[in-house]
Amino acid sequence: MLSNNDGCVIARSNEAKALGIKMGVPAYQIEEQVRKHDIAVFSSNYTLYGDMSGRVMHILQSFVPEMEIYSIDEAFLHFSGMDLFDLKSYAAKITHTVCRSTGIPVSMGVASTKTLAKIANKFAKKYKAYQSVCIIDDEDKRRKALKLTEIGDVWGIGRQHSKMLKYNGIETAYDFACKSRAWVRKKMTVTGERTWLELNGEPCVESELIPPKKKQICTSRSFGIPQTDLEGLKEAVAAYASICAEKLRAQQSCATSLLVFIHTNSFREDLPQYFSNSLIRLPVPTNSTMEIVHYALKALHNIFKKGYRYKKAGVIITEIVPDTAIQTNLFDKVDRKKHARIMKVVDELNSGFTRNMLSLAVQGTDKQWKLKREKLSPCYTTKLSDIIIIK
DNA sequence: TCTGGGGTCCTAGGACCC
DNA sequence: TCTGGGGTCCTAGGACCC
Repeated sequence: MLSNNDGCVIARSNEAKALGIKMGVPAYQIEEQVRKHDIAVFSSNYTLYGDMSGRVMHILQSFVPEMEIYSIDEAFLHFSGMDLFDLKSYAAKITHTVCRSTGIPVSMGVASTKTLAKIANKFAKKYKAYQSVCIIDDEDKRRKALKLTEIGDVWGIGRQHSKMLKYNGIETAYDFACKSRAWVRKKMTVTGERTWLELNGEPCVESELIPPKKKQICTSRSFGIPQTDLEGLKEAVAAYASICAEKLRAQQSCATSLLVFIHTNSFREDLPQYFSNSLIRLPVPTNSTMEIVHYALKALHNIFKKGYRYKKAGVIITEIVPDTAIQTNLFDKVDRKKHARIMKVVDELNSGFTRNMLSLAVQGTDKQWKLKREKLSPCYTTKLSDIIIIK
């Protein structure tokens, strides 16, 4: 599967992995292999994945008192207070139910900490014999699992730390867990220390049962076709700003300032380069699409220069406040109640099957700048672009 | 021709204050 | 005979995640 814009490989089947196709390689570099082995290639389709994810999560939720959705395809299920359950058969029941109802195969790792559960899950996925469920519930199994886990595969240990640890003679999760706490703290600060504690069976990665509100909201994309004139950029920036406003409203927040950036393709060293951004403070915190788009375009005007082939643009909102605590401005001329009413209607119309039904005219209709998605899978469960439901 | 997007947390260092 | 010290706030950058 490819990233946005059909740029890089971001997910691979076991068969593709076996052919040596690496994560993150540019798609154009593997064209030869794709032809030769008849590999199926797909553009990303996040609306579809979001919908399927929702169905899976809904089923999982019905099995446990507490659950944390960690990402689009992962969740932490809390079995606390379920000591009398036979976890092995219960977990098997969960994975079967999900697969039967959605067609999506899932695996489960069970352990006393999240980091260990992630390791257990890797085993569950990797070895058929586990039948999708792996449990680490005693010291012996823990040690064995850690010894079989490469240090770079541990949740929380990325490329840089992995390199540093290997340099220090640490090859496996077990080697790492055997180091002293002070050494880990010194080399990898508190985050590394937390991973160390978790591997040693002490839970310390906080649980977030209610997802916290975002402190930062960003919408940015590369363009399918590079944009040279202001008009195309205006449409894109307006569209991204509008998505940011939607995200703000979804979490009952307002923006106090926004940043717009644009840049050329840095890979094209043969072309003139330009990177720029503009930060604008809003007179009054807002989540109205009309206002946010207005200021985003103003920011764009501040930085736009003719004569470049722009590859990417984005809108970032960093100072986010709750929509209940708005510091109003004496000279404020915006009818905020009216904006709020309009936005409510827009959000309702744009939900579910009629996503993107309503947008501001400035976002344009032909969307030349939009993503390249030449290998899109069918959107069976989500949007069929021109359907309008009339009640 | 062709290289993703959206987040978080932590730390160091600079600016500023008294 | 040699440039205070300690606090806070902000930002940039690094590291990590999916």
